[in-house]
Amino acid sequence: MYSLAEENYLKSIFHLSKNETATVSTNAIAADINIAAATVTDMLKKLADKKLIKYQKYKGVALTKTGLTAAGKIVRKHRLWETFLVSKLNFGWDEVHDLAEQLEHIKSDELMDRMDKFLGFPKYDPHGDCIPDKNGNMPTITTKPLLSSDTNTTYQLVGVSQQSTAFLQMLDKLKIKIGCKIKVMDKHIFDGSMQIKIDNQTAINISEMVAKNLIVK
Amino acid sequence: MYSLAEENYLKSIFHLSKNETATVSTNAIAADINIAAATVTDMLKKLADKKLIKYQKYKGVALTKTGLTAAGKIVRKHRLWETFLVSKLNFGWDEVHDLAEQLEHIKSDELMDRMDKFLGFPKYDPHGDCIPDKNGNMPTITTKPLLSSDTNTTYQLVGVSQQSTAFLQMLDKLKIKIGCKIKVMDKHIFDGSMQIKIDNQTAINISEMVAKNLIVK
DNA sequence: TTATATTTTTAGATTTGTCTAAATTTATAT
DNA sequence: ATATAAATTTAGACAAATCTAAAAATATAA
Repeated sequence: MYSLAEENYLKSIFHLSKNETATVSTNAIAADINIAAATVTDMLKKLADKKLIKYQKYKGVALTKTGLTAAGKIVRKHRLWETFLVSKLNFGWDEVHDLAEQLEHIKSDELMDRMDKFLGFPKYDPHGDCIPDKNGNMPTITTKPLLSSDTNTTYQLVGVSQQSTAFLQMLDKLKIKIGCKIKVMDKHIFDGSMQIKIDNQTAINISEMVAKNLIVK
Repeated sequence: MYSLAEENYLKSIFHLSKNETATVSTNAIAADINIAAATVTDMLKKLADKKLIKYQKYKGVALTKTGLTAAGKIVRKHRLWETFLVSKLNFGWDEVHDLAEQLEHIKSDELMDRMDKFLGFPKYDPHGDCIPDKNGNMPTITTKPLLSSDTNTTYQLVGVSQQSTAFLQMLDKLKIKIGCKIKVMDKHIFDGSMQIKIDNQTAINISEMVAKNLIVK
C-alpha cells in the first residue's frame, strides 16, 4: 500500500504525462500539487527506490509499468466516486472533485468493485473521462463523449450512449446524424453547454446532457 | 478541522466513557487504539489545549461539550457509512467496521447530509446502534438487554452490544435480525438461558451470553 | 504504614512529509 | 561561446505522531 502523499505524486505524474510522451519535470509536479520543488525531488527518489518511476537527476520522470497501474487504480477510484456522487447523491458535476480527491485514498479494492457494480459498470465519469478497469488499465478507446472534447477541433459522430426516444428525436430535429462532422466552437464552464457546428452549418448550442451522450472520435 | 489522529482519540474517549460516567484513563485509551501510553499523554495535552477534553495529570480525562459533539459527528459518519455499505453495497454487517473506520474521516458535512437522505434518514446502523443527528447529538432512547426483560412479553430487537464475528454469524444462523420481534416464552434461573420466539416462529433456546448482547425495546 | 506494584508522565529519539536558502546543473540569449 | 536565467538538487530545519526507557505519582497489599 502507498501513503497518501505517494498516491498524490503518482496521480500527478499520471495526469501530466498524459499529453506528452516525454518525461515530466520536477517543477511541473511541484506546480500541479502545490508543493516546493525541493520536496518533490525528495519524493521522486523515494518513488524511484520503490520502482514506481524511472528517475534520473535533472532529467525528469516517467511512470514504470507498476507505477502506471498504481496510478490507474487511483484514477479509477476517483472517477467511480465522482460518478457515485453525481448519479446517486445528486451533486453537480462541478462540485465533486475535491470530495473525490479525499475518497480516492480509501483502501479497499472490494469496495470499489461493489461500487462499480452498484453504478452499473459505468464507462465514463460525469466529466466524460474514461474509467480505468479494476487492474488500473485505461481502456484504449479512441472515442469519447463530445463533452470531454477540445475546443476548435472537428470530430466525427460515431454513436450515442443513450437510446431514449426523446433524445433521438431531438437529434433528428438538430440534424445531428451518426457520421456527421462536429466542430466544437466554444465550451461554457458555467452550465456545461457548448457551441458546435454540424457539417459546417451555422453554429448551434447544445446542453451538457446532449454533449455527454454524443460519442465522437 | 481535526487531524485523523485527533479524531481517533476523540472517538476512543467517546466510546470508553459511554458506560462509566467517570473519567477515562490514559491506559484505557492506549489499549483501545493500540498506541503507547506515553503517546496518549502527549495527545491528551494537545486535546486539552484545544478545549476538547478536561484533563488533569494522573486523573484521567472526560470530553467537554465541544469534544462530545465533535466525537458525536465522527460516530454519526461511521454509522451512516456502515449503513450505506450494508444496505446499498450488500456487505455483511460483520465486514464493514474497518472500512467505515476509514470513511468516517472524510471531511464534508454536505456529503453526510446527502448520504443521510439517500439512505432514508436511518435511525440505527446495521448493528442496531443509534445514529447521532447532524449536530453530533446522540438520541436518547429507552432500550435494554433482552436478558433483563419480562416473560411473556414481545420486544423488538434494536441492536447488539457486541460486534464479534462469531456472535454475528451465530445470529445469522438463528435468523435473528435487527428489527425482528422477540417474544420471551420462558426464563431459566439455573443458567440464565431463555426460550424465545423470533417473529412468531417455533421457539428456540438462547444462552445468557446471547441474551445479554441483544438490545431490545 | 511502609514496601511494592501499577499507572502515568517526562525525556529523548525516529519517521514522514514538508519547508527555505544555497549550491549545482541545464537551458537560453546575445 | 559565454554570461545570465531557469530548473533542479542538496543541506539543514521543523511539525506531527509515534516510539522506548527512565522517572515520578498513585494505588495496593502485607
